[in-house]
Amino acid sequence: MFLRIALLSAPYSVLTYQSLEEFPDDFWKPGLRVIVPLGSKSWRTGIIVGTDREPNLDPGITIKNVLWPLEMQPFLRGDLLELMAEMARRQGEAPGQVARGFLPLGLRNLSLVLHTVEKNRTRLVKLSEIASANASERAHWADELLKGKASLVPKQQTATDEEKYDLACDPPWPVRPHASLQLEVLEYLFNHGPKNRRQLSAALGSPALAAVKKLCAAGHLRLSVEGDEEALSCASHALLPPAERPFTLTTAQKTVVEALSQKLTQDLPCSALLFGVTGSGKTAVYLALARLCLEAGQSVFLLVPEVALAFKLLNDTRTLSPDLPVLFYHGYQPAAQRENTWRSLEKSGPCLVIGTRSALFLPVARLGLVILDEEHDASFKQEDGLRYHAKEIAWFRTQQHKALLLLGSATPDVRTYYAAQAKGLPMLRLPERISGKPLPPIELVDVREHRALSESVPLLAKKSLETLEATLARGEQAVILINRRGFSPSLYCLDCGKSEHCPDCEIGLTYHKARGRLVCHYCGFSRPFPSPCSSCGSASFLPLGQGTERLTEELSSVLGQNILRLDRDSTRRPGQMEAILTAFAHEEAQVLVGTQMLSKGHHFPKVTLVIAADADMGLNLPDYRATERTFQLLLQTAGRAGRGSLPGRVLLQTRDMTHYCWKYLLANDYEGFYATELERRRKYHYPPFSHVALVRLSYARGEDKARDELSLLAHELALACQGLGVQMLGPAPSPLAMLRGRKRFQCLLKSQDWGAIRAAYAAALTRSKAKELRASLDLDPVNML
DNA sequence: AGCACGCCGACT
DNA sequence: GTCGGCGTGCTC
Repeated sequence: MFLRIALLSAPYSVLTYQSLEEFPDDFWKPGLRVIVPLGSKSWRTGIIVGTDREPNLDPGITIKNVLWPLEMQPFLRGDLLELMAEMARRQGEAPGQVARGFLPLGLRNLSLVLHTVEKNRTRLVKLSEIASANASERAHWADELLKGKASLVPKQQTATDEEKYDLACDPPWPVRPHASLQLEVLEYLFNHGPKNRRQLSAALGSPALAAVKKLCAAGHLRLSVEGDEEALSCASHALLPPAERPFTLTTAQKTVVEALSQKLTQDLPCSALLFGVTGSGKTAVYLALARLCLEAGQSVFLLVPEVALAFKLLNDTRTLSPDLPVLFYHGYQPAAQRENTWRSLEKSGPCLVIGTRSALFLPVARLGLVILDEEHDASFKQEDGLRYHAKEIAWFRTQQHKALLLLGSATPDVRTYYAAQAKGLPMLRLPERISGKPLPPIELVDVREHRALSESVPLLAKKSLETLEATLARGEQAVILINRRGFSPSLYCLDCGKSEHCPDCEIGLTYHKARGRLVCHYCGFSRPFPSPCSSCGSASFLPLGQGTERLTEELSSVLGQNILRLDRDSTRRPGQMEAILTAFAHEEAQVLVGTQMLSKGHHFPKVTLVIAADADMGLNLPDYRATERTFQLLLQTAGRAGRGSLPGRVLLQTRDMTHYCWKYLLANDYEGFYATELERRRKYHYPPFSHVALVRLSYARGEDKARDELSLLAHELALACQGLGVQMLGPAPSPLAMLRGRKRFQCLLKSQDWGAIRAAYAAALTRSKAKELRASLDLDPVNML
């Protein structure tokens, strides 16, 4: 037997090995994980992707034997193997590379111990012993395994790789100001999240480990313990008021559930859009459908775009439907925990998986339904490592299992709504809020006309500040949305007029006052501040512009009360986000300032005012979806006001009163917006009327020969595009022309056909012999920067 | 990712 | 002449 095996670590290629004669031929099935030798002295884990009677390669190559199987039954079933192969085809990557992207670490590792009984005692056989054993020993072990008298057990991982160091306190750090190594460790962890010893040592050098030890002893760092993040988050979510009242469906909800349950029972793959305004009770519909599906013996995925929403959904589910068999899964869980979930599914029956996009790869039994809530959200696309969009994976899996794909949103992706309008995607509506009350009125505030009331809060127009004060005087709560964290996004030197920039990104540094640092929001570079101007040495600066930190500070002093702040900086440590939301829900503060983290899912009955301080901000990004994004974000945010018994009000501060987006927002008119946006897309030939991809090209600053490689590759790409009927724009410098010390360029490709885009890229790539140039293809980019 | 192979500079 | 630097390219 010759086995085609996809390696799960570098070089990720598919290589041919010979099966072991100790096991019967039909034992070696696709999906089985095995250990194989590679090169002169190393081993790899691989997955069998195919079997052949005859080898199909150069006679010059001597085919090696598999070392040993990792399990007795194939770990990946046919549906996941198919998914792996299809993703590999689409991305032009090796299947092993794809599997690496979705399998938890423990399942890709060389970790194996053979448990066997010898002289009435359990004997543990290590991998190295299997490798050096003689033929009769190996035959004996294989025989025992096949008879079920011995077993293969994954080796326990050493804790050191899994245990990560995390901050135990917020900046400013309580260490001696000259303990530079300790400060470096703290800054690094703050910017990059929890890291293990190996990662810290690689990033900061091995002397940093001594500093880590000191910081641990002082209690400023701690080791994150398996699963405690989850326990914490769930516990504090439980303190928040439950999202909805007892579980009885309204008439509208019942109608939707009935219509969809028909689709569930038919033995055909199908999909549908649930178009329901915020607060219309989509969660109750999802859970009712999940229950129906589970009762029919089928599994369900109920997925949301972000981890924080997944926690909330888990908590709501446990409150509303405590009896459903729920599995919780997201990519920020510790690898060991994710591995457990994967392994538990081998034996488990149908279940409801609540989680984020990475959960879609779980090998659930008999899939019946996949729900993507907030389907328009860009976070459903995975950008780093394995690239995929949850929607395409969900589509593929529901097709495989003849299951139902349900996309839910209050502000559907223009393409999804187009599919419903023009391509026959069934659409169901929940046009009213459960409370029966209309959405709060949305008003525009012209910031040029209503100048700031005082210098003390320059961000808020007179009208906004007055409305805020009146709201607070009535004892109600308010939420202020501002899409910039930190104190001020730029800092101008008063003497030479220059602003401070990141050395690696050519991007303005943001001042973070509490941390006493200037920070690059793109690469994480930071340096202490106050410090002299980097071009003239002066010490006087003017902070320009507003971030969450500055607004919180100014509001606090003007209003004379505590203001809560929710952004990536204040929620860096586990549990902090929940703590802030709980404090706000318990009315420990009347005002919550935050970034778009605030826009979704949260239910605060006492909030009657929402102010979007810089509603325009997203409109002018160089992205064909900029307006759609802004519309979705603001309508979503508006849904945070007036959820309780008191009427709400929404203020959008803008500089451009004439933008077409506002008209539809004020009227809460998604369909009107959709119609206008669709015509714009048609005119400029953007999706849904074409497929768009971005070829990203970059080279390290100073690598000047790469400029020639770039023009050569671009030339090849243009030729290939011409031949395949793909429209190409560029190459042009990317909107962020320099990032992490690399010069960046991009080509925009438009075509009717994904295949043509992939082919053009692949052709250009094989023709170019570029060395310094880095190229990648981003199909359907969610972020054009 | 490892690891071998290979082609140039400083040592016995 | 030999040890060892790390650039290049292969691993069934």
